Amino acid sequence: MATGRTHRPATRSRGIPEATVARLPLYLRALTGLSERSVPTVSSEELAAAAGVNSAKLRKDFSYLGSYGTRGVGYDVEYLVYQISRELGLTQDWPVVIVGIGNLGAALANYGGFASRGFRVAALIDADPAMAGKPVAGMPVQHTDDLEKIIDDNGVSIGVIATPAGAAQQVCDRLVAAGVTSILNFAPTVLSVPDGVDVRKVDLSIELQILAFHEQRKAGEESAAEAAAAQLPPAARAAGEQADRKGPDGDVPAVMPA
Amino acid sequence: MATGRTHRPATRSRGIPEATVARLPLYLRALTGLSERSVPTVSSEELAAAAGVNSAKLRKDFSYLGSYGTRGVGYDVEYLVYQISRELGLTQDWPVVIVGIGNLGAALANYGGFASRGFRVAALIDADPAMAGKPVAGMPVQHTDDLEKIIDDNGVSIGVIATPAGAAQQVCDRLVAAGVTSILNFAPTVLSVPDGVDVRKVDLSIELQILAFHEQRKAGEESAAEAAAAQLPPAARAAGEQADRKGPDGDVPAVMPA
DNA sequence: GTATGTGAACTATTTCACAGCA
DNA sequence: TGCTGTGAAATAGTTCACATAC
Repeated sequence: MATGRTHRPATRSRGIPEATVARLPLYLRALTGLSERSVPTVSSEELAAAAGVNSAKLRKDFSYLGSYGTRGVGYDVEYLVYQISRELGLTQDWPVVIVGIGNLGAALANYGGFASRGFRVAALIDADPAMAGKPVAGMPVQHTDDLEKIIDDNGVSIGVIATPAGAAQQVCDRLVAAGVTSILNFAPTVLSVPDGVDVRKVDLSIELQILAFHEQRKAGEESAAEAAAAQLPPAARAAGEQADRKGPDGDVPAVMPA
Repeated sequence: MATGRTHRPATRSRGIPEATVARLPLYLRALTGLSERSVPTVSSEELAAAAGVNSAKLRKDFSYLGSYGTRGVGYDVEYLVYQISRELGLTQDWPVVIVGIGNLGAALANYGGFASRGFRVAALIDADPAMAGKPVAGMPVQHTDDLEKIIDDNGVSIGVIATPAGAAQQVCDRLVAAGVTSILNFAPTVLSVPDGVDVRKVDLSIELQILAFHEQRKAGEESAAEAAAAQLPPAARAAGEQADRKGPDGDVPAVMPA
């Protein structure tokens, strides 16, 4: 548990909201596109459209970084690219390791979006001895035994976990012990880490489940009565066993085999 | 804005907060683990720990679904699994198509987390004729030409886009035209869709960039003076052209090759 | 006694709308 | 005139703390 870390008032204007930070990469991507097309300046309206947000939000976000625009004109594309890159820490090179070179790990290793944004894949690590030495994305897979040495030799502070869920915590512990302080976790499990270590998670099936929720609701709007019927009457809950209750569609739960 | 939705307003329980919806899959995953270990009941405290949230939030979240716990006891695991599954729409089967069978698409096709949560990969689709017929995850890849027919034949309403960025909007348009109303987008681009179509995006490099931001801040805490210096003095901004200003580190932007 | 369920307080985020500046 | 930058208002989300029910 993170103790009483309520919020950080900090001394200086160190407070870029988390929601804003999460959008900076979006702006950066949009700006990079404009830059490649040699567009010199862009208005908040145009950039917002390219990034998929509204312009008020974008302007507010930028206001946390400073006043980088020109009233009546807009923003200088190159200048903004640089400012946002700097704010995100992308003007320096971040060596990362990817642990777990299965389908997903290999896909990540091959993913161009990392290298193009200041991230350098320093090593690919897998626990399977059969993988050791095999080239993936033009780079030999290394064995987990050498994890600590690899982290240390390369000064890695960011680790990507793409192992099965069962191995993730153990890998995480070793990464942290070796000095990694930021982890991107693709394994469908909750990682516990000491204070000062950041974890972000990407769970592919969670995103689909959120879509399913909304999809269901869309369908339910056509026949709202059915959805209402699906709500079990409160009285029923008080009765006997609940687990084997029939579903509203006339079928058993039947979810989650593994 | 859900006006005064205090409790279940009979007709439509319209109004589970988005933030709550996004956590339901987390609870479901934790509960599934408990269910497999045959744990009969769980307290909000225990379940919250397993899901990586705090218990007050969990109880509040559940309160939007209904009163599914027992005071002084906790929650019946199987019952909750069922209720959350139903709420998420996972008691029905969702056929999905994956478009773009590169490294990532193949990884997604092989990802067990989909199948185990009520999602069925109905088809793998790729634009490369050389891929057509090749088996991936035990299933032959089909050509984009047949996209509309595949969607229609399988009643697909959820599509996963794992194509390069350049192809994503076109694929998206065809999916939507064919009847897909929910899209999970892995391509690093903003998709525009008509009203009524949901898009969720997963951008692998964005997550890393957010980590880099925090990582940089950690490093900066050790030498806060440097970070402060990096912020251009406000006076300087008022001066002439900005684009060609030297970076604070004494160098030009030089980010984003591609 | 114990743990849920929930108003109320608090914090974060988004949106509005317009003053201020190029 | 046109577009940024930003207080203020509105909305969303989180946490508190305790009445309530088992």
